[in-house]
Amino acid sequence: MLNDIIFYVLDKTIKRYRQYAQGQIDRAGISITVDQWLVLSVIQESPELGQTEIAERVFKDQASVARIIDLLVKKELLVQSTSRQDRRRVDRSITPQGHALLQDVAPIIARNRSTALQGLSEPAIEQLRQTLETIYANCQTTTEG
Amino acid sequence: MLNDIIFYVLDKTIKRYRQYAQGQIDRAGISITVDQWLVLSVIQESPELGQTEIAERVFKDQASVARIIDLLVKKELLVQSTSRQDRRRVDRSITPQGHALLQDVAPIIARNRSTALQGLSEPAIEQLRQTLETIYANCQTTTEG
DNA sequence: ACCAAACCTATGATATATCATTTAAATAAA
DNA sequence: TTTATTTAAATGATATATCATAGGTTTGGT
Repeated sequence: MLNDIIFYVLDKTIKRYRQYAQGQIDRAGISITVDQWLVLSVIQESPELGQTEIAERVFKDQASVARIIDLLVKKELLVQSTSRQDRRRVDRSITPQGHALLQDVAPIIARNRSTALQGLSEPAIEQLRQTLETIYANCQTTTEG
Repeated sequence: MLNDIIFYVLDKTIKRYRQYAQGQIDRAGISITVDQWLVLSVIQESPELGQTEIAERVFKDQASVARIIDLLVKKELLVQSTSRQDRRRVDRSITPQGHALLQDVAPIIARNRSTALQGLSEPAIEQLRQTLETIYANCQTTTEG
């Protein structure tokens, strides 16, 4: 059975958590995806980062981040302008609406996380983290061909 | 830091494993995605399942499964025909190429899994499974509005 | 037989993932 | 300075995720 394969359990768990988290945001009547929120909050914390650096932080692709940022701009949560110092780069700043949204979403995310971890002790979570990090390290993708 | 949040560790781990697994298939010169392979192998095991049932097994959406099946048909790994008994349904059968591909991919997948789990004891994996199942259960999405 | 409900697949719309490439700009090298 | 390399962002192509819905088909109720 697929459930015997730990990677399917991993897969189904993360999918379920995402659905749950998105559902809680939707239910609050806030129009943003978890991925958009994540990118927006990274920009809030570190507005100086470029797309590639944002992508690294959130484990996404540069192209994905570019498109998510597009949507954030369209939603007027973020404004962009070409950097004066380096015209390849883009200066970003979060709009008042963007800040307001981040504030509205923050408690929902916090609640989601604690709900998802109910019944798990600190050591259990630490154990989870370490096991995942081991798997992560095992799947090192070699740089050479 | 994002790494302090267990859900990001979860996310990055599953993404890394997927990349690794896909890379190993690509490197073997086999032209199929992990998702396509997964759907194909479920059909091999249980050819009588409908799209919705396949979707449940692989934690995907019915629509996603429909499109993956489309691609499998285009790749001539699978053939479909309307069922005589119930004309809403579709009979599926894996082509010889499909069977051959499944055979080629099987050892790669097996190798990927054991590589990813290197250094983890059976109890550690069992612990991982149980922790994930707890999170999964905690994120029960209520059926009512 | 008739209508309503349930069912299965297909598809449109949008968001995200990934790879590869393009464009423009900055920087290093010659 | 001119050229080559590197870097940042944008974009095309394809695959997958998700929601909603459309089109047929079967089934259940009357």
